[in-house]
Amino acid sequence: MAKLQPVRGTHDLLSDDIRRHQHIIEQFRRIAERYTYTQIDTPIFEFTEVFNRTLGETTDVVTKEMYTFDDRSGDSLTLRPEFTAGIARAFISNGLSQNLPLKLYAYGPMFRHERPQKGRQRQFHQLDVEILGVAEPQADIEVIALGAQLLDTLGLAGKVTLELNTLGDSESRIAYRDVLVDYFNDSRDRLSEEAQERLERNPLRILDSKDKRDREVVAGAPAMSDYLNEASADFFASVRTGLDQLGIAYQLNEQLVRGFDYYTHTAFEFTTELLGAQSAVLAGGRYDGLIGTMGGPATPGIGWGSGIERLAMLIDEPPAVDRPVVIVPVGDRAAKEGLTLLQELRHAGISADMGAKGNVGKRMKQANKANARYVVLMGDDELDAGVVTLRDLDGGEQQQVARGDLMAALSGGDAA
RNA sequence: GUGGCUGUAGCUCAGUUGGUUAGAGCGUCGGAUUGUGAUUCCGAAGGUCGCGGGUUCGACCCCCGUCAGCCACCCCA
Repeated sequence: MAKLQPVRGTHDLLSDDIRRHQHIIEQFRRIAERYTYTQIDTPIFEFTEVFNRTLGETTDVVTKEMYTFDDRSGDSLTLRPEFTAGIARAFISNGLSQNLPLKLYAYGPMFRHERPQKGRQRQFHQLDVEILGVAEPQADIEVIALGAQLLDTLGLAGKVTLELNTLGDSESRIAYRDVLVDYFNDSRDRLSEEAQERLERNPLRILDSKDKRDREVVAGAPAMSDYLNEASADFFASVRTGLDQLGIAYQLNEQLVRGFDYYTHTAFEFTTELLGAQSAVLAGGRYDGLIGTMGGPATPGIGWGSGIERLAMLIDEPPAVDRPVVIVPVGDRAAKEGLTLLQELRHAGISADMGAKGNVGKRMKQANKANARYVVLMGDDELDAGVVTLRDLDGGEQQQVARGDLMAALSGGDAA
């Protein structure tokens, strides 16, 4: 390590980047609150058990991507690679089953030890939404509608496509799985090595393989939709009807499979073509069995996660920030008075600053660099006359304003 | 974990077949201008050429290793 550099796959968030992130989080919070979700925050690390039991022992995230370490007490801990397992754990730990249904939102950093690439880092940030305790398709519809509105608000409506599928309930899934395994076994030698391995552990994942050989075999595979039992088929039909009713467009994708084992029924992904190989921008699904398998009371759940970095890359321009008023004092008397004025402006809700040193020329330069809209110039002349000089940096014109009228001039219409 | 491409100033990049003291633009700082910015002019600072080793009289340049970035595979948000 020659220079002091950040850990691989981590990133400092500076100026434009952090503003994009904050903007996304603000919009997310606003919309989630409007849908009457309440915020939850869980620790960024959990006992390793929480993740490797729930995500599926054989998923790649668990087997090779988790930041797992023993702490000083000898407990095996893991930096969270996703939100849902931690929230489910919190649900059980806090006995939240007394308060169903629960509608929760959260955001924060996630950690996965992957090879960095476009739209993928080792520490990244996610938005997350969960509904616990609603078995009806209305929850699926709502959660997707929330995601759609968020993407729309961020200006991404034309850049993403909603893909939708159902994995059915566990009965349907097992039935389908058996048929699928039989089918793949018949064509085993035509599958890629990875797919052949997956056949043992997680055959559904073969459906979304990108390997050309696999794709050919998958093209002739039996379809999930033919193996749904009546309840699962009805459930999915209700979800679709609801989305249609709300005018939310989607594409059915029978090859859409979720990465973690806990998913059932509805699976969805908002995808984009603009981020290279990382197409999923907001993705989730239903996980009715999760909390039960973790040892909690059987509780249905559905939710999604969305990568803030990926959203940030799709946003055109970071939102504008308030342009400050900059005070430029001339002389010690004015500098002292400027301190008071600065406080008045800030207390009045106006973004304001005053440099600590430099002559007028330098201070003007700094004001310009700070993207100030107005400069308040004050020296002995102004102090004696009880006025300030207000200069508009865009137009270049300036005027004398009575000190008592300054606040009104800046916050009111005539100056701004 | 695998593969491809790339590492030269704060940023974007030049740098001849291996040959003195590594350059430019932007940015930064200072001055022209101690009460007026963004335009203009003058000047300055800023580099272990990612790091380590090797070849050579001599390496930014060639070779090996390593670290990092980007992209793809895998996987996923």
